[in-house]
Amino acid sequence: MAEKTEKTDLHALHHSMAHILATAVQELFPDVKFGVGPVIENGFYYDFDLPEAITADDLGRIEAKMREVVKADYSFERQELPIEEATNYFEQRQQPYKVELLRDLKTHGTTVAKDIDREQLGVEDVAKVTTVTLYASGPFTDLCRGGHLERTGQAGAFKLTKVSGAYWRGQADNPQMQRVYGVAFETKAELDKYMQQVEEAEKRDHRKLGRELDLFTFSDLVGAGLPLYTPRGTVLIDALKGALRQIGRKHDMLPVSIPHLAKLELYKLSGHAEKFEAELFRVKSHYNQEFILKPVNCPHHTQIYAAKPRSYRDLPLRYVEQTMQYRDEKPGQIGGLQRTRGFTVDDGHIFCRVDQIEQEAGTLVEIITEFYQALGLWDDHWVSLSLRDPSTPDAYIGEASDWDAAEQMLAEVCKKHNLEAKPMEGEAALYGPKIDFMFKDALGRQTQLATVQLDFAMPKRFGLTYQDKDGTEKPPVMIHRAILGSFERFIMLLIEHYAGNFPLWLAPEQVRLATVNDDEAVLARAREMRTVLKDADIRVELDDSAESVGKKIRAASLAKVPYTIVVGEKEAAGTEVSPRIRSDLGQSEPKLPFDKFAAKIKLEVADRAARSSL
RNA sequence: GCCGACGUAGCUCAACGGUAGAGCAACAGUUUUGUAAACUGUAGGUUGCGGGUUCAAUUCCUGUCGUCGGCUCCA
Repeated sequence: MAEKTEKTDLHALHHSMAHILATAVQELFPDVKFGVGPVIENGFYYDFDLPEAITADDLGRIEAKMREVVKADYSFERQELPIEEATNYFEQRQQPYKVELLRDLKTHGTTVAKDIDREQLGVEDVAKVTTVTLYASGPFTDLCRGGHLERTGQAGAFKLTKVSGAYWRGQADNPQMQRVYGVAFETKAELDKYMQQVEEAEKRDHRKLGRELDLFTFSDLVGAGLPLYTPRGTVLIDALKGALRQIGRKHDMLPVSIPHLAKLELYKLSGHAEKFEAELFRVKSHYNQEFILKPVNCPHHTQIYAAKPRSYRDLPLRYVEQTMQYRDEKPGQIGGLQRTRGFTVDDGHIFCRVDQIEQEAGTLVEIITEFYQALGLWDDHWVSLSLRDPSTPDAYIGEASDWDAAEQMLAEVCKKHNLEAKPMEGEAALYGPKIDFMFKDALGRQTQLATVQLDFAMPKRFGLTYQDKDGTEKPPVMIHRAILGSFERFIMLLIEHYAGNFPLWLAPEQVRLATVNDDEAVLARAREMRTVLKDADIRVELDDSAESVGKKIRAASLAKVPYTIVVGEKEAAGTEVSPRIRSDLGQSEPKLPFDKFAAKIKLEVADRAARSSL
């Protein structure tokens, strides 16, 4: 109970802060036209339409003005008005966006509701709206449902964090407004703690660690959004592919290989050409043909299925592959490994009968759950049951009855496997509904990784069939699925989750040998150790540079190598070593014979890899 | 794509309308080191790229490429 009260208070604080922000902006920019100002996680924002852009430098001024508003200690005064009167009020004050919200409220009983708008409404029950509420705090009055502090003086510690453009009501053809973001807490200590957390999170940013740990890079010459994996980064990819291979073998998945482009006609037939025209990379042949760099793999896979007649007894057929796909993403949305123009999906398509869907989708959900749990990534996830947007039927291919059935089946799978999936209208794929597994990056941004998608449409478009028991030809169902999602995003998540401290089986370098001096016997022993470890398939590097031991230890530590062994006269003379263990992996080991160490590491690597590919 | 910010050595950063500097990294020499940074030196930059303004541009303007924060999109 206590927790609930606290949450409500924080909500009121954030909500009130949005008003205080708007008040300050009104004082500084009297011509401002107000948009909406909802509460978000840890804070709030408010959208403003201004003739000139608010810059980061203005935030300090606005903050100072906000402190004045707080100090003035205005009370939040509630006022209930007939909707017409409220409309007049905002019309007189030349607030066209508020007027628009009220007009929609009046004509449709709702704004074209997105969550953001609901937040801003002055009513609880949008269906029967005749009156709305306004809240005034000193010189500023806003259309608002309420849920405030009593006075501006009760505001806690706050900070404006960023400013950006944002389309009015989230639609790209609407005017763009200035969105000012802020965070707020009850106490200064909590705010400081939060700011410190943000700082810590920035240290785990995969873009920073990717460079520091030498995992991947980008080149202006190669092009934006086209990741280049270094040898160390490729170790990660190979280790993950190994885990996927094991999963595939266990569950009778069939690896296939396809070329990276195909004729435009393929994507016309699949429906991708029309819907994703702007994101296709076009490749012109000299011989009067146009090709497309594959943006998805499903159409290719349908053609492997179509290569020969199929019987009901052949199904399910589970094709899998891990190759790069290409999408010409808009420049503004490319960033790090989170959104790239070339990305490697651990893609798979299951062709099955309707009566096999539940089993197949269920198994996939189990595989995904176990895989992410084994890696410790499961705690911070949520599941989206991604459904079609009923208001835009033209955005999808396939028949409504198939969609109804598919959506219901996936909902049942979610329920059966206790996924606590959130139904998300409008998040479906072109061809069917999905179960998407969502995760957060270091900075709290959502990203989709694993997915299970049901598709009745594409097999029909490609005329795929199988011969059923009764001799009739029927279209198979296609299940599109990915466990990792893309290697790019998955590696992003791994880097940020582990802050670069990869588990042993994933670590690009597992053991580093550091020599104490360049004595012949010491060098010889170090090389011998390297050979033993390499023969045991352990990834080992030898640092025999002319640096001090302290410096070598530091270097190994910064490279986040799990085990470091110092090799000097003692090791050259005897058999024992004292491995230094990366702090997150446990206590430093006592002395042990080197052979035992090597055997132990080998076992540990195999064991951990096995657990990650359940 | 849209709004805004930014682009100086491999990295982190400094400087300035008068053709750039530090630390770390690299390289060389000295040191031969026992668990988180030895010492000295050397080299490294058409200041992302192109155009313009100017006696003079890295600095100002502009285009472009790229990066960052959001918005929109995401098969």
